[in-house]
Amino acid sequence: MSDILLNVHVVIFSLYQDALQVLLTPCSDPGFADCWELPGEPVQEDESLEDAAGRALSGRIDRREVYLEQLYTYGEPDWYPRFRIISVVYFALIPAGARRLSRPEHERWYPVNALPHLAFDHAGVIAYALRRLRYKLEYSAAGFQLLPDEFSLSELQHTYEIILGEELDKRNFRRRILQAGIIEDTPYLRSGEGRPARLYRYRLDAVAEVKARRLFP
Amino acid sequence: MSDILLNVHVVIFSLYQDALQVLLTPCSDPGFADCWELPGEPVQEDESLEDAAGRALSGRIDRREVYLEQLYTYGEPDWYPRFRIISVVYFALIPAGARRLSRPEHERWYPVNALPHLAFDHAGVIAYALRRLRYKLEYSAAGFQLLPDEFSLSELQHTYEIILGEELDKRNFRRRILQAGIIEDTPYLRSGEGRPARLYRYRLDAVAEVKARRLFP
DNA sequence: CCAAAAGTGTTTGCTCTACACCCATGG
DNA sequence: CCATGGGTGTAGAGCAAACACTTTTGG
Repeated sequence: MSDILLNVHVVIFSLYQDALQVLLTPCSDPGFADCWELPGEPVQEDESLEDAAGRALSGRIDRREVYLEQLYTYGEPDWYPRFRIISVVYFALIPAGARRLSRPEHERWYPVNALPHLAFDHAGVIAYALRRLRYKLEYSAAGFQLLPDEFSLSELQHTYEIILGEELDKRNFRRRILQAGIIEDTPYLRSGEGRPARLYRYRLDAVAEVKARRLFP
Repeated sequence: MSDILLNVHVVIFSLYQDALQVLLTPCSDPGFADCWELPGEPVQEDESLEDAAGRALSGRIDRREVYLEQLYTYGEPDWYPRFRIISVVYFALIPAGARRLSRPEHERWYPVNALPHLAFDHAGVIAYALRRLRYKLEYSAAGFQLLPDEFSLSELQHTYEIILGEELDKRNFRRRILQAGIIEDTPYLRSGEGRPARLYRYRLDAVAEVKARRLFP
């Protein structure tokens, strides 16, 4: 036990420039020069795992605006060379506009389909997080976690299209999202080019996960 | 780190006497007399988490016949009194007929709807594992993991009904399970009372999870 | 008045659901 | 031959998919 290190790592997703991006930091391990890795922190003796994940976010992002969910715990003895490390991995969705970097000299956002060389098995971890995110979108409405508090339906649809990697029908998308009852309209409009768009917000009283059609309803 | 204990615990499900049951062991913590807890093991320095979970099963069950999946990692500082324990929890489905107990004097199977007093938050863990199991049944076909290698469709349906806690239509159930393509028939029949039943088995080449209707197909 | 993006309904096909009777065997 | 559980099809309803034009604003 005493020689097992316990870490958390966080896959931090954000939308930026029409792409889903992940925050990476240069790998500190000397065996992985010119590699990148997921932000992580050792777990302190008196903090919860989620707090440790919050620390990995903090300085980078205001933790309160962030959706955070545990992804998986990796603990193969050979996952890291030289050390036995257990890593509890979380994934985070941070809303567009909250992308503040306190250490821009080190860290970088990378689009998920153009990742640099990654240390350890972090490429596999990101791939799994992405699979889970896509899956979440399909049976819930997690997409707005990547948008500001208020957003138009077109922005939400665009978010879904970026993450799922496919085009969606506008009318069907709107009907379904509204029928699910997870967002509500606001009195506000966003002006830009063309006709202004009505803004919507997440309904705090909505259940988090909308069950899609089940195999045995 | 050095004062954080790393354990695995396993929620071991099995079908027995028309009920879904969980294997429990008397709580060893002196602060929880007359309580029960989930079987667990400390993680050794050179073994994977899954191997540790396998150790928690072994002696109890032949590990190879067991479906094992990571559930969640619990690590609140106050989850256990006096110690800081991180617990990686797995859940296991063991096929009917493989319920061998090597330590019957200590351990017991309890139906999930008649659990004894449980130590720590293990009642919450079991409830979560049960939710996940039900959910798995709804969008995949995990039910046969609780049955022997070969089973009749009625037995499979019965399994689903026990776990989901509701009755299912026989014809619709059969049609859907067969259409999903995850099981195949065998030349064998099981004789009993009434007309003999055709036996089926899990198709090894089938994908593990059958996606149900998605929100955005 | 033109460009740009927002917003809006209907028809068609498919899938899910509900439902009742005959079949094969053992005793 | 009777009791017991195994096995089978169809009609109707509800849901999802495909699809094109009108509306509102800014320049």
